[in-house]
Amino acid sequence: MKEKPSVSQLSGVKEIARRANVSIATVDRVIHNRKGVSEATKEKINGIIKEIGFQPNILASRLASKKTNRFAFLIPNANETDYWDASLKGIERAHQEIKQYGIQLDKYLFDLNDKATFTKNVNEIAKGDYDGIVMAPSFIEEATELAARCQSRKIPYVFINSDIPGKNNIAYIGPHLYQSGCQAGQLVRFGLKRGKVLIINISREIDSYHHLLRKEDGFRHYIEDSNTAANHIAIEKMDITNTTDESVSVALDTFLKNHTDIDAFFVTNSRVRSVATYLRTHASPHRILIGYDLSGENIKYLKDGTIDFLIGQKPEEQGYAGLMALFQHVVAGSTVIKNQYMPIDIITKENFEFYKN
Amino acid sequence: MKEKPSVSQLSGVKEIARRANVSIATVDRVIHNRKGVSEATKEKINGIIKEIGFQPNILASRLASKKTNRFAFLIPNANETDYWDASLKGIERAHQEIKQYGIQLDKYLFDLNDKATFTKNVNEIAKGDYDGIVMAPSFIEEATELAARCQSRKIPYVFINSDIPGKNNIAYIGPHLYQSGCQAGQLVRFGLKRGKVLIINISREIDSYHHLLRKEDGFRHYIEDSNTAANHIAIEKMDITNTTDESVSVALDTFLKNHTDIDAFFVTNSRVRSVATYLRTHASPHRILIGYDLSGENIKYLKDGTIDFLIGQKPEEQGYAGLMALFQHVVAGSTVIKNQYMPIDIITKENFEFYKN
DNA sequence: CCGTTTTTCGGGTACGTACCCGAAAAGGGC
DNA sequence: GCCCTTTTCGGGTACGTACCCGAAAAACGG
Repeated sequence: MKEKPSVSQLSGVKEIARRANVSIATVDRVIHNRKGVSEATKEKINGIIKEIGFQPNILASRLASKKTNRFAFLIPNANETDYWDASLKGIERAHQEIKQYGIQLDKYLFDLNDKATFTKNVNEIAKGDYDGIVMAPSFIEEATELAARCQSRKIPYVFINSDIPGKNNIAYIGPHLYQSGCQAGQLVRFGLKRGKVLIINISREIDSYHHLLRKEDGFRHYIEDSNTAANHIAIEKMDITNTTDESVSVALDTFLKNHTDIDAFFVTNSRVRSVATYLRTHASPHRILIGYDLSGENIKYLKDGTIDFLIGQKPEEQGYAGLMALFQHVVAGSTVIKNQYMPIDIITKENFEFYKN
Repeated sequence: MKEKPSVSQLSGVKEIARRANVSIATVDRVIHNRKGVSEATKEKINGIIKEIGFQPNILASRLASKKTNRFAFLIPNANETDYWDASLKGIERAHQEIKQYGIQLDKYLFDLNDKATFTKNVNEIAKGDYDGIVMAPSFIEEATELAARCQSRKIPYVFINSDIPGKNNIAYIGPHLYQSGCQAGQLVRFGLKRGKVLIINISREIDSYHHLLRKEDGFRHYIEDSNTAANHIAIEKMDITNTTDESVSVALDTFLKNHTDIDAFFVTNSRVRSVATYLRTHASPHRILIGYDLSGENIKYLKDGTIDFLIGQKPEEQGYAGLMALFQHVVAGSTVIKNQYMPIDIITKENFEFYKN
């Protein structure tokens, strides 16, 4: 460690003021384009700023301004899967890093099985006078309304985990659903030359725009496109709207009695564990099973070989990146990438322990 | 945005000074355990610090101290593959984030095919009086020597990409080589029920401790452990120490004439492109090909189906994490996790475009 | 007890930026 | 020209921490 050389004077408002023959205060006015500066001096100062490539010292800036920003987070609670728990951890990690800059953070959690809790939180947030919002728009209509409110109040907002196209969100951070389905298709194709695969959607509400269906699309198209006369894979599908283990078990049992020739299963979300539970207890020859997310249960079945592949969607990273995108936009004022697709991670028994959500 | 409430006085040196009935300067002495404070007041102040959970404001701290830290980076140049180019990008991204804190960074690049360039850089670095070093210890002996020098001068250092066990590095950031080989084994096993697989090491120097061999070990053990009478995979291997495309081609050609029954190839590093080039031009029925790293060429062959899987090692992330580990240790003074294994990423035609190095 | 050294401490200024307040300059109406 | 409003600007202080310098207090030696 050594003393910082006086090089620091080469940038900074002081230097700009010196070169422009004005005071620091005037330079400051130009930087924050506040009024009270003549056109002439403004131009001169802006010229110098560009010339020396002035970048304000965020440390000093934040320190002096004493500004506080309040952000809100709206995501599902971690009731049934630990997917959203990971997301929360990412949020908290990000908050830890930026709270020095005067960032306050309020978290609002809703129940995925209860729209009303979402609406209630939306109203709470509307009262809160926030400088930015990160949300998982699980309920499309309700989320759209919140987005509209933000829009009219000029509050920036970020979507994570699933997207609503055509909105004015400053960023979407989450998986590319269609491509993610393709990936699952490739894995099935690699392990199964010909045969039959069953797509399973397990979710309380499966309306026509549900994001699970976008994964199904990707999967379906991949398999169909890669089918040849010699190597042909047929596709079956089923939707299960009752999400308990038992009803999944019953539904599967019924289905498999009529379709004894299923070689592979693709479950479009983290509920793959329910399918694994069934397959494990109904010991049959091993069939390929692919699903989503690294919950504790899923990992258990990955370990014992019931599940072959899990596709990871980086919930922790999503939470982190969501808050950071807001921070970049609001505090640093820099432009953020609008669509930040998470990597489509392929997780197996062999690599899961090195996986970072 | 609103004014920060005066809550800020509840923490901070000023508050501590008030509670302890001493001056700010005295509190400061205790915090930096400088001498000149009586045992009694020191204890009192330390008590208050713990009580209110004082955390210094890094912004103000760095701003006031004008401390500069100089770090050095020692990694291979990006001559033949863009693997190390990605690493460099990660380093620069990290530097961008922390240079506000007064971090200077010097980069030293060596030639993987020329030990002398490594040694030369080591000597340069030794002269440089750095506060921390991040290095890729590609040449074990020479790196060990540098580590020893750092040790005696109490300069913290971090290994990235490959490890030398038993050293006093503050962190290792890179792949778990053995497990990474296992992963490749799992993929081969998934796509190939029985047959023969060829392991290929391509590197100028392959001494007995070379990290490529640790991948080979993992691969070998996975295949052997999962072999059954019904589903048996045999293993062949070859080392190629002349790394040009032509010599790889020649070596392969010779080998495959004597072994016509190879169903799959596992190349232990990014040179997989050389093998892909050969396989593509010598059109035979598709054989499974697995290798490492997302260089432009490798991606090309992934796209056209010559390569089935690439295993990613996150070079960009390694660079980023390497510098950050040093920063955490030196500036923030926090403890860093010693072994930070990178995820073992499985990359295919379907997910490569969302992959982040 | 006094002079001297050593220990212990507080005042004050600095870091780079933000922003208040009041002064100087410029413009405008008579 | 004078007075008044508006525009344009500079001085100065603050943010929370670091650290210099000198003063007060304690310890010591005789």
